Formats: sequence, structure tokens, C-alpha cells
Amino acid sequence: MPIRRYLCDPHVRSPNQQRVSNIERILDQLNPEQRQAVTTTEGPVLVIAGAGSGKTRVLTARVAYLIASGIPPERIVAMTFTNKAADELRHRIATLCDAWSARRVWAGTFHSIFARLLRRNAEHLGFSPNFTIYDEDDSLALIRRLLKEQNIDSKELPPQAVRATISRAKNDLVVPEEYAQRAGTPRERHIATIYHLYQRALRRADAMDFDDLLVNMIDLLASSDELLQLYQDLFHYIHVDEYQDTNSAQYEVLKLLAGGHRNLFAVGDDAQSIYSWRGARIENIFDFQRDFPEHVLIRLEQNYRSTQVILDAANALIGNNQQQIPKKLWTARSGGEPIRVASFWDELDEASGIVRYAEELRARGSVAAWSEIAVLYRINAQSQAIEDEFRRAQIPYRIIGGISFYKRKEIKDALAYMRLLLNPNDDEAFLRIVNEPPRGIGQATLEHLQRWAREHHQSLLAAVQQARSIGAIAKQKQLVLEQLGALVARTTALLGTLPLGELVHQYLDTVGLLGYYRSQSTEEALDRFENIARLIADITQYAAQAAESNTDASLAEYMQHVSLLTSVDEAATGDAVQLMTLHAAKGLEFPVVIIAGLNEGLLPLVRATTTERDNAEERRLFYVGITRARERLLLTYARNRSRFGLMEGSLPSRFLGELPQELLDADRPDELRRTSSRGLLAGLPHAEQRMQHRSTGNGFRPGQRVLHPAFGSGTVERVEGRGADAKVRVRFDVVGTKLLLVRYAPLELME
DNA sequence: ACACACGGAATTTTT
DNA sequence: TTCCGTGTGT
Ligand SMILES: Nc1ncnc2c1ncn2[C@@H]1O[C@H](COP(=O)(O)OP(=O)(O)OP(=O)(O)O)[C@@H](O)[C@H]1O
Repeated sequence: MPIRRYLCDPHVRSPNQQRVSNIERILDQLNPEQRQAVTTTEGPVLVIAGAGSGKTRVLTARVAYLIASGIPPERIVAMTFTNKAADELRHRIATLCDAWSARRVWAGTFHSIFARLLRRNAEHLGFSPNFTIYDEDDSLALIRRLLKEQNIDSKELPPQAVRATISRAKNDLVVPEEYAQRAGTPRERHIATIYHLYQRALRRADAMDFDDLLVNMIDLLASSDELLQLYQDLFHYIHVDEYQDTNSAQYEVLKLLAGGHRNLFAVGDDAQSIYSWRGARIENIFDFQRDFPEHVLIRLEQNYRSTQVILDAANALIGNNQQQIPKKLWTARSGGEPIRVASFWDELDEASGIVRYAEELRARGSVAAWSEIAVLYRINAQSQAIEDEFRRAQIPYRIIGGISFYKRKEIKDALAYMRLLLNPNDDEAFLRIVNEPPRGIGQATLEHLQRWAREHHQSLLAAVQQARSIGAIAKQKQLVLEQLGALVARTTALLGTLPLGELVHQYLDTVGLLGYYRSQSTEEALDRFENIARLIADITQYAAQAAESNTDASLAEYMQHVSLLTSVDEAATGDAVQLMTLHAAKGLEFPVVIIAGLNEGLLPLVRATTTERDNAEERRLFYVGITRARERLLLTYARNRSRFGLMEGSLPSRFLGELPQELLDADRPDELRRTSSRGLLAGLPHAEQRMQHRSTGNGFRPGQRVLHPAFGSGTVERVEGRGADAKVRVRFDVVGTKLLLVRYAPLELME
């Protein structure tokens, strides 16, 4: 069936003065290659280009160009990596075109755009429009419950591992049946069972997890020709930013949506692919070329962001990766400050060194604002020391990502109460709040309740509303439960009749959550109380804003917004140094970038399961970090780092040795030299080299002598399981036998 | 049902 | 060091 093509050639339309000048304005800011990418509006276009070459700028300009050419904004989709990036895109569109268009463009993460579409069409898939989006905690709690029901010991099969496996299966488009068929080991068969039950439970709870938002979107489009046609036609121009980090499920949807018109525009850089652990496939770049053979491939080669020095360092580093798409990248900004490589005694010293560096830049006037400085690190835990130092120096700083406000316990409890108003089948939410504040409902009562609910095919909330008929539960508790149920029902009926903030306030008050925290005098309780107050204020503000812009001010809308927030989305306030992980820095740029913790084992992060492929990804991660910098780069490492509260010697990262030494201004240049040319083991101390052998195949065998930093030496007695979840029973010479998870335990093989 | 102490094990990255 | 999860006592 041919798809109706949308008329969009600007030359065919009546030349409107305003429009033409807009188009000129948009194209003026681009170089010829960029312009080609923007004006090639029909058919598939793939832009593969290095860091800072203007990929995001091109994508934005293209959306603006289409709008200026008369394409209705609601027919344009732009998939971004974060909501914040989507907001920025909208903002740019508002300037380049107009605010009305900016609001109507479909800009957002895959997850948030799909969530919208799924709500509109929920019935097609047997969900209600108010379905709940389960976050990781909800999934995990559910999986724990299922494991218990199946009498599977959570030590044998860690819930987290099950969750990760299921998530990965979904992103790879492996459905439960298929997973079950492929399951070979007992462990896999257990996971297959849980996977199946998990999906059934989600359905019953009228809930989807993050991954379902992708999978169900595919199901939706695949299940109905009519819907597929509708959306193929509506979304006439599809854009994808950070294409190198899309996964199979996302690509599948793109193929479906672009199947008719084939107007798919993707920008990416294979050298910046850093989410393979989440199912991202660099191969999607090649699949694009295979599946859209008529595509136009565009390369951008000028970097507008960084100095020559920074770019040279980045290029040299990434050259150490074997497999990559060759790219040229040059900059007109010749020269530049050398890259400082600072060495410190330990991480505290390192943190204060970082703060001193920031202070100096500011004092010298090299930066005009704190926000021009970013501190990047590999893992969130590293932020602590740095944070403390900034606080001590009274320099404003802001942590991007980390533990989000919305992940705090009291906030999640409050949100769970709210979830029940929208979705009475949300058992996970119910279990979260049933005894929060404490109502004297314990395990025994809950088991009775759950049994009754299961036997009567009712949700827990529904069960509670008829608690009096559950004989197994003590009279007094029946009453408590029934009250709770009635309260939820009553509030649900009030939805839409009261201003949202007021309703939530009242609800959380009557339900006893506010009073619970208010009545305790501990600092922690006070904190929690204030956080909930902040949440209510946030809701009130959200509702007001929504009312102002004439969009839906409903609770459902707010909950959706909150569920799909990404860690970097929280709004910036004031002038502050930015602290974040290297992952969170993707797509950003700063005049000054400080990368902390350039230590072997930390960047690259080495774990028991580390492979050479992981290592290449660590290198890309460092590449992303370096290329965020415009003017100045400071790289730091510590010669000692504490692990488990124990100080240990630590070596500078092998990656430092991969940077051209003439670009560096290093405290201890001799330390950075490459010990041997290449390979996973290069530059590792002896103990760590031995440790590596384990992951490269020389596994544990009974009788093998091993060394553990805390338990000392011992002998392997037994090996259970294989791969990531293998366990070893070790009889230590001093402390006796222990069962250790190979993946985590810092065990070394001894000769 | 719940508060508390104890012991044991361990540190990724996040839509 | 700090987080869990389990077990104990009220
Ligand atoms: N033609 C141009 N003229 C002037 N500045 C440009 C041009 N193209 C891009 N820039 C600037 O270069 C910087 C990098 O652009 P952008 O973020 O779009 O690159 P990118 O390829 O998406 O980067 P990355 O992949 O590293 O995130 C931005 O500050 C942008 O404004």
C-alpha cells in the first residue's frame, strides 16, 4: 500500500517572505556539509561525525528548516537522549521559528515519546490509558516477590541479576517464550519462569517497565496495520540524536515508523558509544546502511568546540581502539593550553587539588563563572570527596545525576500513594505504602491479604476495600485496611474537582504520611517532611505551569513526567561548578573540564568480568570526557586510593600513556609511560595481572590456591555456576570457608 | 510487628 | 567504610 507523500518542497509553496528569511537565518549558521545535511529532507540521511562537529546543531537546524519550509511541526519527531536535550531543542526552535511550533514538535527521549503514544493506544494492547510505569525499584520488588513465591533462594539467583537479564532480553527483543526455549542451564530456566511470571504480573498490575515502553511500542505498531499507517503518515520526518547508543528495540521502532516514507535522519559517532551495557548497538549504524541502502551519508569534519591540543589528544587516544569508522576531524582553533596532568597522594588530596585549580582559574579571570567548569568522574561514589572539598572552600557546586530527588524513599512513598489514585491495580504501589506510615500491618496480615486477592482475582487495593470479608485477618486490622482503602477511593473520586496540589496535600495528610514525619523530631524525619513538602510544591507549580500553557494539568500527566525524568534533567539553578559522571556529560560542553580519578582500575574500570571490549568502551568514555572541553583540560589521578576503608597503592591510567606526551604538562611524566605496547594486561601491577587471568578463561578449579585481600590465602573447594554468576567455595587458611561470588569478590589466583 | 544489633560482603555507568 | 540482610528480643 503506497503511503501518501506529504507535500513539503519549499519551492512549490507560495514564497512567504517571513519564511524565506527564516530559512536563510537557519542556513547561515552552518558550513556547507552541515547545510547539505539540513536541506536533504527526503529519504534516509546518516550523519557520522566526530565530537563537536555540530551534529546536534545540524539536527536542530533541520527541524527548524522543515518547520520554516511549512511542514506542520507535529509531523516532525526528534528523539533525543535526555529530556533536557529535548527541552533545549524546543528552545532553539522557539528562537529560530516560533514558540507555538516548538511546543508541537515531537521532541523527547524514545521512552517519553513512546509512553505518550502507548497511552493513547493502550486499549489496543490490553492496558488502560492510565497504566503505571514501573521504575527499577518497582521491577526489583516485584521480581523479589516472584522469586519468593517460586521458592527460589535469592542467594542462588540474585533478584538484581534476574532483573538485568530480563531487561537485556527485552532490549534485544527476546520474548519470554523465546528465552524459555533457549534456556539451557537450570539458572536460565529459573529466569525464564520469572520472566514469564513477571510479564504476567505487570499486565495484571496494568503496568509497564521502562523496557516495555519500547517493546510494547513495537507490538503496537506490528499488531495493527491501521495504527502503523497512521503513525507512519503522521511522523513524516524522524530524527535521532546520539544514534550510536540506540538499541535493537529502538531501531526496530524506527524501521517501522520510517518504513513508508523512509525519511529517517540519524546523527551519531561510533567513538562515543558508551551504553553497550544497556543494550546499545554500534551495529545499528551498519544496519541503517544495510536497511536504507539509498541513504545519503554525510560526514562533518570540522570541530568547532575544542582547541587543537585537546582535539589531538582525543584523536590519539581513540586511535588505540581497533574497530572504528575512520573519521577526520580538524579545528581552526590552533594551539591551546597544554593538558594539565596532576598527580596527588590520595583522593582527598586530589579533591583539594581540583578545588584549588578551579579557584585559581576564577581568580585569574580565566573563567567568568563557576558554571564554566565541569568535574567529570567514572563512578558516582567519586563525587563525595570532591563535593566535600567544594563545600569546604565555599564554592557553589551542583551534582548532576546521582541520587535524584525523586528516588528518595519518602518521595517514592508519596508517589506510590498517588499512583494508586490513577491505577487501582498497581499492587507494587500498594505494597509500598500499606505500612508506611506504620499501621501494624506485617508479613502475616499481608500474606492473608495476598492469598485472598489471588483467589478472588482482585487487586490488593480492591481486596482491602472488602477487608471485612477476609476472615483470616484480625478484626482490628480489617478495619485499618478498610479505612485505607476507603481513603484512596474517596480521593480518587475527588480527582479533577480540586486543584492538584491541594488534593495531594490533603491526601498525603489524611493518609498519615505527613503527620508521621512531622511528629518525629529527628533530623532525618524533618528532612523527609521537607522533601514531601517540596514535592507538593513541585506538583502545584507543575499544575500552574500546565494550566498556563493550556496543557493537561492532570495528575496522570505529572506522574508520567516524573517517571520518565532522566538523571540529568533536573533544572539548573544559579552559578555552580558542575559535577557529573562521564556518562552524564555526553552531548555537553564546557570551557574547562576536569576529569578526576584517572587511575588504573577506575578508568578503565576493571571488574572481574572485564573484557577487551569493555576496555574499548572505557576508552570511548574517556574520549567523550576529553572532547567536552573547549579550552582547558585537567586530568588528575591519585597514587593511593582507599578501598573498603583501606588505603591501597594505585597506578595512573594506561590511557594517560596513550596521549601524546608533548601535549601534556604533567607532574610526573615518567609515571605515564606505557609499560608494554598494548593489551589488557599492559601496565598492571603483578597482582592485578594475575587477577586478569581469571576473566580470560583460567577459571577456578577445586584445589586452586587463591588470595583475598581481607581473608588471606585459601584453597578453592567447589565451583558453582558459570559466567557472571559463578560462585566459589573457598577454604581460607585462617578464617575458614566462605562462599564468594566470583563477579564481585576481589580474588586472585596464586601460582 | 517491630526495633535493634550483628555479621558479612562489596562498591559502574542509567532510559 | 558503609551498605545490606538476617536474627534476636521485646
Ligand atoms: N557551523 C558552525 N559554526 C559555528 N559553530 C558551530 C558550527 N557547528 C557547530 N558549532 C558549535 O560547535 C559546538 C559543538 O556542536 P554540537 O554540540 O552540535 O556538536 P556534536 O557533533 O553534537 O558534538 P558531540 O557529538 O561531541 O556531542 C557547539 O558549541 C556548536 O554551537
